[in-house]
Amino acid sequence: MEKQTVTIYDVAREAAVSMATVSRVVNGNPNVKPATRKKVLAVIERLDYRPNAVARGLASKRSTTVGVIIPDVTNIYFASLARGIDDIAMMYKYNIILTNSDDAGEQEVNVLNTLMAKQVDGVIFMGNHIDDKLRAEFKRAKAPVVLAGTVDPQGDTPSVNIDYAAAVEESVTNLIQRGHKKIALALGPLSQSINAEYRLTGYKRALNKAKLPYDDKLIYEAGYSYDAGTKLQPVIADSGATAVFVGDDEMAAGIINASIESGVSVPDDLEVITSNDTIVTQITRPSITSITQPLYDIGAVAMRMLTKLMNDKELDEKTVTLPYGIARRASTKSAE
Amino acid sequence: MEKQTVTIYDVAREAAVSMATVSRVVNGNPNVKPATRKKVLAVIERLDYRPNAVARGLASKRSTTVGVIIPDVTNIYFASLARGIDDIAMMYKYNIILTNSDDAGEQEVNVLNTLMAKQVDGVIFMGNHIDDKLRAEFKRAKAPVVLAGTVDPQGDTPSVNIDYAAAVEESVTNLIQRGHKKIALALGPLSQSINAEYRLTGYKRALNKAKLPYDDKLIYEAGYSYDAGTKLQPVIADSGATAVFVGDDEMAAGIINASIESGVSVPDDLEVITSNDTIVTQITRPSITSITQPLYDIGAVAMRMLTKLMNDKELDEKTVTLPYGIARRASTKSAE
DNA sequence: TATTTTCATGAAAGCGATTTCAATTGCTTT
DNA sequence: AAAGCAATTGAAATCGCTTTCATGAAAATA
Repeated sequence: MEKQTVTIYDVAREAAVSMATVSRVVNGNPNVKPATRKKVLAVIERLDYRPNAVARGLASKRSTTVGVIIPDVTNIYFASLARGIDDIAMMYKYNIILTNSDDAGEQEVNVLNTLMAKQVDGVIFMGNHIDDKLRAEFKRAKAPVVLAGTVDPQGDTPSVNIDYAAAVEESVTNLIQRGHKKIALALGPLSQSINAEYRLTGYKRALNKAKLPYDDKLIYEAGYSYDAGTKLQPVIADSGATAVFVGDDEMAAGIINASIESGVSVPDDLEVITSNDTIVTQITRPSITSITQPLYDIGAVAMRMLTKLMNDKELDEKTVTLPYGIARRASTKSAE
Repeated sequence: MEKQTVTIYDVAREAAVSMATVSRVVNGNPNVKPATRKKVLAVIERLDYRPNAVARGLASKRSTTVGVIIPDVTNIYFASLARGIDDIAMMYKYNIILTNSDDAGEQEVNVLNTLMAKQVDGVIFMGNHIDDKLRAEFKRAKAPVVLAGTVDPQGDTPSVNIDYAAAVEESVTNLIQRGHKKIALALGPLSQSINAEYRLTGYKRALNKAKLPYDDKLIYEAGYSYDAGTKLQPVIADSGATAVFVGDDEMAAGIINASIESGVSVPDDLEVITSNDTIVTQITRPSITSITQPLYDIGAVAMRMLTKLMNDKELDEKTVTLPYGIARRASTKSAE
């Protein structure tokens, strides 16, 4: 007992009009006499007709679907962007095909290709690193691509971000002003440009301005996880650093908990500032001072840009930089 | 300079074969002479032909896309399920259209309908409550639906869950065995059957077995959030409860932090057990004893079931119950 | 009233694949 | 060498909708 599907043809026949007319009323085309529209609408209602989006997509060459490439949905940072993306997409009647890439270059390219095969009207890409391969794929794709929370140092692709370098610079400068001389920097993989080219740059700029020496022994590369933080803590403690800027909230939580459990007081012996202002920063004790980012908005703005591109409109600015803030919590001392 | 798309027709012409043959080689149909296959493959390569999934979907009536309805991607619990779903989907060459429903009945119905319009081959639904309206929509949908981490007391729709009632019963029994007489229960909305019909039932069963009186003043209904927890804590403290079972990890974290800040020691004055074993349970101090659930697997198994249904196979069991565990951490005392 | 314009509508050609069915080809088997 | 079969292949219909173009009807202009 396969369920019978009602097609536009059935509606046309029942309403004694042509398919073209039915199509017009379904799509809100004004060139239909009110009486006709009403008649067609009644039949649609009666037959419970639902337009087939696939057929529509084939005929119109627009799928009203956008692809979203995300490293991992379970990562709260990216999930927050995804939420902003989906809300705006829904507002504009688009749906989201969401795929996890695990940040793996090869997978990212694959996924992008299957999305293009599905005829998505556009793509929002989130990831930690854009390499040449990917950049080339973006270029050959026939649908527009926008980066969300993702930096491309070459700036070829439209993107929405905060100024990571400035945020780190400001955070580290704060630490310096409170008298710290040895400030550690705990980041994710330096192969990712957000770390190597933005956060590190901000860090160096802060040191430079204060005429503090740069010591690469204070730069730590670890995973984006709680456990990575707990493992890293003794190393940081040994370095003699009295403050640390951390690139990931869970990592920061690990560092804090491990510090306290090993008798290192936070913030007295070690001040900690982290990057993403997730709920984690409020749950730890002490709570963690953090850069704040408008996560939802980064996604939302990226999606808005994409809708423009999908409608062949010009972008006001190709690279959007949203404002960041710094939420002071208990893992840092108050300014003097 | 619109990018020119290569169609199956172009390949057929260049390879001097029919579209049917090209279609066969693309789809791995064995009825093609090896030499022909090779020739076609070469042309495909040369022209960089990519089959149009929309056209394919229209012709074959299968979109190789499944819809996923999720309350909120930023909720780590559901996001974990989603990850399991996507991984298995990818394994079976399906893509995921992901939409947030905010647990709102009307929105859920809307979303389900747009998914059906997009001709998804199946749907995985996650939510906190299934009402009659939704149940009716599932029934009239022409694609199969599977519930993941979502209970339907009527059991009409295939689903994957743990035994929530048993898990709560076991947790509460543990508390009782350690001598607690007044055990609070902090849940999300009681309008949701997971709370009203499962967790509450488990709680009552534990009390019953121990011949402890049931007091509905010890049942608290709050939001699934950290702040809801901090607000709830003084109320629980006033009740005289010496232990609490909490339905959400962030809420539990809020209760714990607020307790400690108001001088209530955890676990000495208040033992806490929570439900979802997210990273939050490891970050708080004390860390939180929790029911453990195979979140990823719940999603993965649900997707596996869905693939069977989409291929008209019979399900071994319609209602799958995966095993849970209890991770003992510092918010409870050790057994005596 | 005759002539333009504007409106509403329908016919039919795609969109880019899959799939059925018939035709052809190439081997085997007598 | 003729007949029989299986393996390949192609022609053409179809999927359900959009969209162009032509046409007839109605309204506006002269």
